[in-house]
Amino acid sequence: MTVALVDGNNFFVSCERVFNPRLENRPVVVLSNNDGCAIARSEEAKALGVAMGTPWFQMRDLARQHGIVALSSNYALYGDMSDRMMAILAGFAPEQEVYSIDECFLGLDGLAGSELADCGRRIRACVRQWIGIPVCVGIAATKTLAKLANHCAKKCLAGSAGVCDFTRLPAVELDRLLARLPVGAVWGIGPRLARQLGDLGLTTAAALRAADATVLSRRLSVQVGRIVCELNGIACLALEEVAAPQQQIIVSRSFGIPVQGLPELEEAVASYIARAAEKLRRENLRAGMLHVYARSSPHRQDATHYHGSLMLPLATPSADTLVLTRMALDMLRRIYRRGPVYQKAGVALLELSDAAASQASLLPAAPDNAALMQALDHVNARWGRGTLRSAAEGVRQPWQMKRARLTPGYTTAWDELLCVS
DNA sequence: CTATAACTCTCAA
DNA sequence: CTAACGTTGAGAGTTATAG
Repeated sequence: MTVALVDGNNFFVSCERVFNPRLENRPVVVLSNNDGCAIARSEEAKALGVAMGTPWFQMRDLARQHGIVALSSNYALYGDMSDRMMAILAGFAPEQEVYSIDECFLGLDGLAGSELADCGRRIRACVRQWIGIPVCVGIAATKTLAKLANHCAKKCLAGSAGVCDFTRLPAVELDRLLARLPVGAVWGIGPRLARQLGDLGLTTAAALRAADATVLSRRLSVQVGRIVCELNGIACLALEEVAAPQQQIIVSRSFGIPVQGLPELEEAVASYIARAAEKLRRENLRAGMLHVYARSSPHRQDATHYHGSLMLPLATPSADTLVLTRMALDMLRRIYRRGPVYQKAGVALLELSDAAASQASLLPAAPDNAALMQALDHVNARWGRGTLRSAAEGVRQPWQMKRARLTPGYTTAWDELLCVS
């Protein structure tokens, strides 16, 4: 197997820069939902010491001092730019696995020798020219090694100019390179495993590669054993061209203001259900289980912290927003307590089944309002999400998340384009 | 005892 | 003036429970 990992550089920031060139060469961060913390940073922002996940209020002084531009996340924009990028990348290989919003694996089995790095350079140039997004390319014999190669390309290690090909690297060179990478830089090694491996004296990627896969399988987990094999060029992870069927649909948000009352929570939960059910119908699925929760902020560690949660099966699987809403609101009323300051609520749809291949019920058929749901989805697709909604979702929605620094929907909304100066 | 369900922990982007 | 810290999804491993 020969595989490339293509990954957008500081993807969200790069998307913003495409439409606002004044952001070039400046420190820029994109904030998480609710303008909470930094989830993407330009190189300039990283150089100022802004760590991934830094809460916005904690870096405000630094931002003032250095003119850091902070933007609310604009997922409509990033999703659309991602679609364009993935379509371009699909043209470079017969097989593509879209792994996340900003990266994909490409199967390059037909190519060999210098063709691989050449292909990587063409990919980079093409994506940059066609949609303005800078990407880095890592090429290797397994997905885990390709991730590491990409990491090296991003860090400009081994003389890579945005493209790093491990397949032509002599074994000694590769070892020297991996010896400089901490074990936590390996795909699948998180903070906990890094600590456990460190206890065993394995602190670098090179050390992990040289370790005994069988022993680590037993001592730690089968995952680690697989990673060791992958680091040695033995592919354990296949390229997954078709995504496995979804197992759960989650919609959750932090509130823009502190919430104490049941009415606000009800509006929020009804809105999240509407969104989740919309996703459910788009995938032609139905939910057999419903999970609802509401909680206060875990960051304030006083005794008043509360997390209410309830998970219940549906009598019959459903994709009906109204059925799911009624049930979710019933569940919410059961977990609601007066007193706590709620900071977040969420819903999850579980036990998803194919709506087409449904199990017949012995019980009387539940109403599923299929025609109504279809009309609802049509109206909202044409006129925008939330145009047609249940009264339970509320009108003013004061609890909505903060997005004070949101940029226009440059690629998805004509009327917002008119605002661009 | 085994098989499965339920739950927790970890990881990723 | 003060307080303010994301979301979604998957998989593995452990514990509880049923038969």
